[in-house]
Amino acid sequence: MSYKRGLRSAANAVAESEPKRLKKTTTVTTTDKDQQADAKSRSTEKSYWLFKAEPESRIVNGVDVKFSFDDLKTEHQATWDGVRNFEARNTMKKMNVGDLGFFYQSNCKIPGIVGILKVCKSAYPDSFDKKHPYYDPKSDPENPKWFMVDVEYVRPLKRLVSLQELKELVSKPHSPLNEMALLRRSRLSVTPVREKEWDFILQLAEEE
DNA sequence: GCCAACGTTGGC
DNA sequence: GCCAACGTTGGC
Repeated sequence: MSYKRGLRSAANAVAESEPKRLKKTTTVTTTDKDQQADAKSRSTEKSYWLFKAEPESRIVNGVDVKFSFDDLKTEHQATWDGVRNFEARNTMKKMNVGDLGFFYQSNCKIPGIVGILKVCKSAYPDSFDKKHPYYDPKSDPENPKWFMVDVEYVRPLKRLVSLQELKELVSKPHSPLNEMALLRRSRLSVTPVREKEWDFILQLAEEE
């Protein structure tokens, strides 16, 4: 079982969410409005995002939160759960199905961007499972505080673009990365990526 | 494993 | 609603 700051496997997600789904049809009316509002706040244009996960084992509340890009490749799909920061949550609510994201690996030997994923399900309430490593007793199923999205594997970058490299580029005048959220808001696990940042980093990774 | 940066909590 | 104390992130 692979929980992650950020996630657990899609297989687990399906198993756990089936009974919950039944409940949802009978109870949740208040969030319908919220969901409409969220959908409205999402852009109709394709957007880009950055998702952080930790590729090395780390135990949180008795659960290993390791999740690497290879894990995503193996599982093909995953729920990006466990985000417990309002700004990151709000970022996730803006995501549309089909949006692309960078997969960034943190807390490891060479932190950096390793691959590309795709949003395949827009924001829906995060797990209320008490055994979830980031279980929040203050989030009420009637009025969920935390949300997650589903993502699927797309492909690796041709090479890793390290945090160190990104930082060096940022320090150059007029760099397209000057305002990149990853660097300016470094503690957020999910951040938006501007189109010019996306293009620049892709080109960097793919050239020669 | 240290610790800077910064988000969150809670007392007042 | 301020802000000190506390907790977390994540690079190093």
